[in-house]
Amino acid sequence: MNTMKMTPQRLAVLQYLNGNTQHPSAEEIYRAVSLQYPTMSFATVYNTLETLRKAGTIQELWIDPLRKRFDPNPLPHNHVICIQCKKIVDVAVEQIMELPDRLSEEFEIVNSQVTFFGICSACKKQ
Amino acid sequence: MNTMKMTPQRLAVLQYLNGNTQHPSAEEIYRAVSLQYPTMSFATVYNTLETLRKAGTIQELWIDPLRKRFDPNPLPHNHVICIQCKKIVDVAVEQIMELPDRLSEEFEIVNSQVTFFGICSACKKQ
DNA sequence: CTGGCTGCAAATCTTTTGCATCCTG
DNA sequence: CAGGATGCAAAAGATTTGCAGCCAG
Repeated sequence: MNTMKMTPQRLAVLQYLNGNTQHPSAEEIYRAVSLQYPTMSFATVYNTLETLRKAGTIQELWIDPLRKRFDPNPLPHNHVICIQCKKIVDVAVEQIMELPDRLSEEFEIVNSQVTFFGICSACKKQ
Repeated sequence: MNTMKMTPQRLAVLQYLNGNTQHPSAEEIYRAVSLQYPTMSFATVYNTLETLRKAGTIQELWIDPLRKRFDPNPLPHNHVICIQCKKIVDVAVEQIMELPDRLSEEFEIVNSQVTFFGICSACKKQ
């Protein structure tokens, strides 16, 4: 985990993300942080998210087909996503997954995660 | 699994995908099929892929952050992706994953998959 | 002063959409 | 003839990039 210069914009992004369980997209983060920093630009949001990711502070999720989502928890953990409304919820890791031998020769694994696809109760009602 | 009208374009997409282990993107599929059908349009590729997905013939993967990828194997299975070159390789399912009780009340799971993130041997050499 | 950060606008890339035309049954 | 499929172009969305100006050490 590297150090990084702490600017007001970066702090604002961090604070918005911190403890946030919604797995927001860049656009949602931009909208929220804009309230405090009306001059905040999209480029800065993307730059900041990339910097935070490289620093190991946050995690980028590629689970939603429409956009990247961001998770303040950088530790490996699992997710369940509603295939209708794209709501994402954290799932605790219950077992470590391993590659079959044949593939573990070809790939050096740095992380793994389980994704559950389902329908949330709110969407099921409709 | 529904029936669908079999047009030459759809057949060409299906044949390109069939047995293909590369998990190609829409653009790669378009380029390949264009060789046979020079008038084939992007819209038709996307329409066809969506039709095939709805018919349960293929699977859409949301693993590569840059683009959707398509898998001719519609059955649940796992993947390993190289975080550098984005190469994707199939991984056999070795155990069925389940949601913790608390969440299984909120979500009705339709599928789950494990994604391994790693570096492939080709990228490791560099 | 210098390097990094920001803000803005434009560019890029993927995917979707509207619409006219074309086939096929 | 009707409905679905195709091709084309434009639109829409997400993300990246170039660049000028700013700020802090």
